[in-house]
Amino acid sequence: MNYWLFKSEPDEYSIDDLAAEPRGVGRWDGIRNYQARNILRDEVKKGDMLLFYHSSCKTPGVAGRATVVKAAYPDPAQFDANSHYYDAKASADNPRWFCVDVRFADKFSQPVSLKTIRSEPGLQDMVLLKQGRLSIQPVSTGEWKLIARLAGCKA
DNA sequence: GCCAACGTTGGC
DNA sequence: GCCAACGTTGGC
Repeated sequence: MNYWLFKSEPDEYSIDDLAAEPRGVGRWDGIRNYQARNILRDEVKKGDMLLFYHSSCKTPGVAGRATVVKAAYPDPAQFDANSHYYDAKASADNPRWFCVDVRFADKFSQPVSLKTIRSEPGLQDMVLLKQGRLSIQPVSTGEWKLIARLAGCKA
């Protein structure tokens, strides 16, 4: 079981939007970056857990957690000519982009801001601080536990 | 809105 | 395969 950090702009899709989905299950789609795509397609597995990160907003940071309930499958939006995520070079035989399904786990009563992460000695190696633009990234067990503690979670 | 970082595109 | 131009991300 592995840990990840997934980024989303809360104006587009927030932790509250995920929590409001039927059974708390939503599709994580719209990934259009090859490095993020490769991680999503090849490494993210059912049962893995993720930090739900809010980016490009007033207080960027980790807002909550979710569980991967379905491993990678072709992102339907790439085939939809009306979608913002349409890709004319993708085909059903040769899909280019992938998505996963995730289930809401919890929303932090105390979100862990990027500012807090920057100031925390145990989090200096987070990919978030080293490669700021990567939207799907690995998180170590130590980082996961520390974030949970900073968020006021017991476990 | 600005700008740094960095990914992508396309000419050669 | 190089690299300039351009586009996007995302913090501030």
